[in-house]
Amino acid sequence: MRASEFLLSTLKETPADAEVISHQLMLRAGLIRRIAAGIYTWMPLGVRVLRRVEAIIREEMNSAGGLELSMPVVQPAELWQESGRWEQYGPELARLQDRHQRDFCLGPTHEEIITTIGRNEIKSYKQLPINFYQIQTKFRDEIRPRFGIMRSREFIMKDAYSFHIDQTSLEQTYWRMHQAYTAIFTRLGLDFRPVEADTGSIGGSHSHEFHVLAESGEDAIAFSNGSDFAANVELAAAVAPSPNQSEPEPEPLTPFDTPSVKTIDDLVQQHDIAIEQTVKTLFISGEHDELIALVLRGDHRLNAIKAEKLPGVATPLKMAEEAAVNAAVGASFGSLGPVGLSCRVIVDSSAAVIRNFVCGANKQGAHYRGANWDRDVDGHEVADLREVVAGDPSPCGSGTLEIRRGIEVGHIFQLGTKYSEAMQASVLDEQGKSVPMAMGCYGIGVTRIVAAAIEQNHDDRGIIWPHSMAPFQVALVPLGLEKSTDVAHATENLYTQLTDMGVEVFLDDRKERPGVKFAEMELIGIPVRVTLGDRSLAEGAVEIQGRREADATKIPLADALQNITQRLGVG
RNA sequence: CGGGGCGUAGCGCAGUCUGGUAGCGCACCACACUGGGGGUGUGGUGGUCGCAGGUUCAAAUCCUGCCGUCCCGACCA
Repeated sequence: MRASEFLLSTLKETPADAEVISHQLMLRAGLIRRIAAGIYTWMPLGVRVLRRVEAIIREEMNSAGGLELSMPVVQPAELWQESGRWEQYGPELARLQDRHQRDFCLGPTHEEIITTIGRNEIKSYKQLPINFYQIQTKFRDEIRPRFGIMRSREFIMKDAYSFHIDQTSLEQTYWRMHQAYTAIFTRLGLDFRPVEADTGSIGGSHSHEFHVLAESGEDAIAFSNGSDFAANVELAAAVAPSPNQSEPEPEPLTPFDTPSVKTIDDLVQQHDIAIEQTVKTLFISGEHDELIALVLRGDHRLNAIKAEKLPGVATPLKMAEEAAVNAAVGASFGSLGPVGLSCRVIVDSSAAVIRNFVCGANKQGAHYRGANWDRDVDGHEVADLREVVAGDPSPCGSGTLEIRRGIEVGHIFQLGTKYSEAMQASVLDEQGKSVPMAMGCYGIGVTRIVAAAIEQNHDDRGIIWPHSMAPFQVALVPLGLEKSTDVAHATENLYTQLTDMGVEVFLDDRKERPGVKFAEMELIGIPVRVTLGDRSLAEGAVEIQGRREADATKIPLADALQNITQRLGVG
């Protein structure tokens, strides 16, 4: 590709409304342009990147036995009513009507369609297992699209759905997909981790998310430094410290005045108490809008997902109003504690092993010292409520946890028979009996991968593409092209040779100053740059510089082709 | 949805308080100089100042309504 026949839409200045680095660089490099909130045009340069990502996904899906198909974006309401999701899905599902006032939606995902295909086309266990996939546009009317393409409303997803005669077969395909995903993200050159994830209301024995590690990630992931264990912090089990040290004698329960204590920090600082000896008490709503007290150690955070899963707790989690707490307990935020409560009390397992703890006295401006479970608090329950923190022992039993942030680019899970039962997708088994098929589903955020790759690979000059997703592999930068026949010849020769080998070359034949060309090639992140100028050609050399390298290396013109292909790992 | 910010040329912004000919930088076009890291100069192109209504001799500016867009948003007792 020649620059003179291409459109580079680079910006010198960063658009004001882009916050994260990938969004800024995607706009500056001219990969995308915003059309509406969470809706973008992919410009020619961006599409080249997308297509390369898609090609890798397609290759790995095909070799893992996937069958590519293409399902409609616009989907009839009837199918969604059948699965029950027309009502369940909520406002994220974009709905529309056709000219006959028939209801449709824009597909946010395709379980309904694929299940329809499955039930119509698959009749016998002999046709199973089978795994379909597509790479296609999805629409989700997000409450708040943000970070450019990272959380957009319209996006491209690779979604796959498998059908099975039983759970065993489902698990086989599930792990095959796990392997395929590992192969895909490895080939894309991303630093990623598969992590155990919430199986949600669907159930199933496994679910894994694939996260690209990046500070700007929206998810927190807990890793063990002593094993392969990795889990979304939403899910990671917190291990309570074992109380096997010399147990202190129980002290008497002693109230003391804390008129200016509003927070745990105040308490710790003003009264010289170790934060590990304090507990905090949060009130949430139960299913019948009654108060439930949750007790955590002062330095721990509530994990809302864990709390929500407790029987009897309102979903989604709802914190109690201050007024309601005050009315029921007789004290307000800042002086609350578990002693003497009449409501249900659930204590985090790490808080439940503290002896002689300090807590609010349920009397305004007062706390207790020397509080002890069982003696002072009756009939409390113990559960895992808190978010894990760095340094916690790993729940797998080996090593301690480290917390990193990640961008979720893939998610695989086992659907079981949820959709096949709701939509009567059954086959005859070996006994001639009709059974609902087990299903799995496997997603990859194709557009999000592009943003994630930039988050992970950039410097102050711009994007640094992994070789496998670069829009062009080599930039040829001739200097003084129109004045020097030497430069012109060397450039054309190299361009032809590389192109003939199937290398994607960007020939910057514009009449721009060298600095402009260098800056733009770096901004758009082409992995290998070859500079051809009279200065080096006089010595029979060209200059080759990898995008991550600080300086160019002079290479004899005769060796240039080999040097380039070596760098690219092709030829 | 709640809170806050912002809408003036493709991008970044000033002008709005205090009404009086719509500006600056980048980009773009032409020419000249320059020619190995976003160069310099001269001259240009491009705007119904988000939309609608109102006040006024006069509105980017004041008033009302609407729209768009960006950021934040349980608790951390």
